[in-house]
Amino acid sequence: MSTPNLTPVSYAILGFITRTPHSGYDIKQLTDISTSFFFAASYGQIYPELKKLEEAGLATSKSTPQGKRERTEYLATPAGIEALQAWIRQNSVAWDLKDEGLLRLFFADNADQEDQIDLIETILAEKRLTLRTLEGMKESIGEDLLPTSKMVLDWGIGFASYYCDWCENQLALLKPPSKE
Amino acid sequence: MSTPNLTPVSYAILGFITRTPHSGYDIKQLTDISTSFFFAASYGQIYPELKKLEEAGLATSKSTPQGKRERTEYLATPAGIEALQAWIRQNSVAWDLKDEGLLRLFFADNADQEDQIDLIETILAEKRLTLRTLEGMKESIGEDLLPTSKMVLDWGIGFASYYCDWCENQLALLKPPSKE
DNA sequence: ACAGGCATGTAAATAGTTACATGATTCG
DNA sequence: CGAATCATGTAACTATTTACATGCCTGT
Repeated sequence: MSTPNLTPVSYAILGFITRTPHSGYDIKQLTDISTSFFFAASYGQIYPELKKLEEAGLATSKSTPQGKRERTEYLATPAGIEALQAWIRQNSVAWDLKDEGLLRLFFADNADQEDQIDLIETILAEKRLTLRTLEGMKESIGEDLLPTSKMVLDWGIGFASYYCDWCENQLALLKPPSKE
Repeated sequence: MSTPNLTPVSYAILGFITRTPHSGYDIKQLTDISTSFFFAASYGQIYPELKKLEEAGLATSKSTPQGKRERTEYLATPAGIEALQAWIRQNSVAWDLKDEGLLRLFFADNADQEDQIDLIETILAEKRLTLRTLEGMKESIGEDLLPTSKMVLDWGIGFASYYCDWCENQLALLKPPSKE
């Protein structure tokens, strides 16, 4: 029951199990379809973390097998919800972006202009995909999301739109203006 | 001389030593003031990586002590530059964002509206700082940057602006409209 | 029958941060 | 003189991914 060091992963899990019990598998799917564009988690983090949360008294587990297929659902305890709320009130906003596309572009003067254009087009294609995915999410699960979760999804849509527009602008600058 | 697995860190270092020789210390400063908002590197990565690049024949080192203070400068070899160019032509655009502020907000329906407003204000303050820092960078080193590097800096400024605007819009929605 | 999805879990590898040790030089 | 900065490096720790092993259930 001693409180271990809680990481962002811990809180993400707690966040998903405050209202509805979920299995480790569920939580992985939930992160994949809702937070993965700004916060991802893998099975290798989730399963050990769930056990840690239970040991710390922040979650309780319940075995709910489907026939012979095992399944363990976790739900946040009142202590877990308090820990989540305390974390939300903290004002650290740790932020870390690793964008290999931008890194390539940063050094792309070492390549031909054609390669620069290809690179930006690749980035653009990728971001258009992200944009479509997020817009799809909004249509499919948007109405079920809590208001602040919906806000964050809109942040993602706005971000992806900005990124696409930016790529298009850079391409327009790099490509010779075509004849009328 | 056998080619080891090169990581984004390897290429970032190569990128900084294509034209001008730099020490490990230099490279750390360079990443801090230019790529850190989308790609960071620590001494613990840089120093071992420089040795790896030299062993692979992608960089050469030269001892340039300042009096008794040691200093080793590295410069990319032609093979190193080729490796960098080949990497730029690759079209993988690995992307990873960890934004603890957005994660908090995603689950912030578990907290009071006042806490939600505080959170967004904290995020906004942080992003305004980023925006000022990047704008400062543009003024100070902007003209020295290669064209594609400058593009990326502009991406950062546009991104931070979008993020600030978005925060302001969410605050306007959350805060009760004040009387005329 | 078989593919795909549900479900749990871990081992090994890779990545990355942090903190420390050490010492020189420069500037006020 | 003292603080800040230049400079190199590593050990320990923390974080994270990847790949694998295992097996059940559902729909075609």
